[in-house]
Parts: sequence; structure tokens; C-alpha cells
Amino acid sequence: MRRAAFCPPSSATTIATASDDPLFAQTLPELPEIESLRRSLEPRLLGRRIDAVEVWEPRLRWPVETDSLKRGCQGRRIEAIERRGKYLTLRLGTRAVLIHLGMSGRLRCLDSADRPKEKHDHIGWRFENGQALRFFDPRRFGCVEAIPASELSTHPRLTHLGVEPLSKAFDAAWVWRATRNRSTAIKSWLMNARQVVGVGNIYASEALFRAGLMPTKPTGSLTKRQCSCLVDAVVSTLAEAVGAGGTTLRDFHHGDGERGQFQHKLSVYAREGEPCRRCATVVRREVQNGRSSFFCPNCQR
DNA sequence: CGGGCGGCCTGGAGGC
DNA sequence: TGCCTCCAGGCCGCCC
Repeated sequence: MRRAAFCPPSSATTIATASDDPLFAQTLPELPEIESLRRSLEPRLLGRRIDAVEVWEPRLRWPVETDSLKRGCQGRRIEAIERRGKYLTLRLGTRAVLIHLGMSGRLRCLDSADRPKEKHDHIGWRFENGQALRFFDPRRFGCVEAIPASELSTHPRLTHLGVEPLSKAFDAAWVWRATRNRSTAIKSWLMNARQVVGVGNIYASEALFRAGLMPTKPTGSLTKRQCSCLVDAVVSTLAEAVGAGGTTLRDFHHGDGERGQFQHKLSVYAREGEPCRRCATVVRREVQNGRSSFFCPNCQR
């Protein structure tokens, strides 16, 4: 609706750039977006040999250790691209590159590594075929780090991560056990990566709407039946969003203005004051733990 | 130890 | 038109 307001004035006549995608700037990468990104990167990056790494701006969420990153990348081939929660990992033999997009991060594939760096391009990888990968992040909440591949499960940033919501381990029995004797609001619990990974503000709001649960409901008060509904809601929401290519990454390679699909399916997120699609009650927004929660006061109890 | 909250960071929006 | 303030939010660290 207000796309133009999110586009820099110069972008209309230039070739596609990261900042041409207004939706990307508005929404944040959660599990479906990272999984879509992972899938879109695989055909372009698997088997590529990294010839050079450039760090233009090391001041990310944690300072980029430039020498370590270069030593961990240069001369190595990308053997696998994996995801853990909202983290993406590039396997490079005995090393791995850990990437988190934070709120505004983006990975872009370029056909030529000679393309000038854009404002907010912080790291660039040059491949043997002349192509490139760029890490772009206006807010610099993301992180990029080279680690030993053997530490992928023991690294401090990964070891505390909770259950993958699209794995078999995430079932009603697990949710029931994990939510006992806690007073935390269910939305905070869902967004806590130590419990469940990959569920951020958008999908937590959407899943709780589907489950018919108020975001503020204490986890300890959930019945077994509600735990089961919650699992179904989280899984179906995430799976549908992955199927839609995420909310933001459908035009990852093109920047042609075509948008992802899932934002058209949002029931409550960013719909404050609009009618509930199910019962027409006005959707409300309330700040919870410093974050906006969107819900239908009639459908969610 | 569970859980709440401040800080990090930038750009868009809105007020004056 | 320009300056100022507010807001968005994942994650960590600090605190109670």
C-alpha cells in the first residue's frame, strides 16, 4: 500500500538492489524466512569455492573477527547449508560460518563480485566463478562468525537452543512437560529460543490466534488439549509460511517487486483496529514484555 | 533459576 | 524543510 515510502528515491531507475525490497525492510526473518533463504541459496552456493572475503564493517551484533573469518573461508568449498533455529550455517570442511540475520539482515547472491558494495553491505564473499555473496544489514543486529565445524552443536550461541518446532520432538507431550509450573506468558515462552527456536513476534502472534489462546495466558494453565492445539497451530503456521516462501524472500534473486505470499494470510499481526477475519471483532494490540502482541479478544481466551 | 528489562542499532514516521 | 523523538525487535547480559 505504501511501498513507495519504503523505497529510496533513486531505486526506481536502478537495477535491483537489496533496498529495493520494501517488504524485507518491514518484516523480520524468522524460521520460515531463514528456511526459504537456505533453500534458495543451496543451488547457487553448494560446491562454490571461496576465493576471498572482505569485511567492510565489523561492527555487527558482535564484532566480526576478520582474520578468523578469512582463514575459515578462503580456499574452502561450501559443502552444506544448514539451519538451526534462525541461524544459518555454511559448512566449509573443518570450519563453518555461522550467520544470523538479526532483524534487518539479508544475504544476496551477486552474479559479479565486482559489483560495488552498497551502503550496509558489511561482508562480501568472492567465489571462484566470479560470483559473490553479500551480507547486508542496515541495523547491524546480525552476526557472522567462523567456528570449527566440530563446534556446531557445542558453540555457546547454539548449545542452549531449544526444540525445532518442525521436528518430531515438538509435540503435545513435550509442550505439556515444558510448560508445567511456569508463570510466563505463553507468547514470551514461544518466543524464548531456549524453549522453542525460530518463532518470533509475527509467527507467535499468528500461531496463538490459530490456537485460540491469549498471548498473556500463563503457560502453567494450559490444558493438555490446549498444548495439542498449540503444537498444531505453530506447525501449520510455520509450514504454510515456508510453503509460501516466507513472508519476504520470494523475490530474493530478482528484486522485481513481486512479494511473498504469507503476509496476505496474516490473521492478527499488524492488523490492529481491523476486523478479525474469523469473527469481525476488532483486532487489538498490547505491549507485552516490550513487544507488540496482536490478538482477537473474542477468538483468543 | 525463572523471568523481566535495558542496551544494542538504524531508518521511517509523525509532531512541531 | 528540518530537527527531534519514538518505534520496530532478536538476542544477550544484568538484575531481582
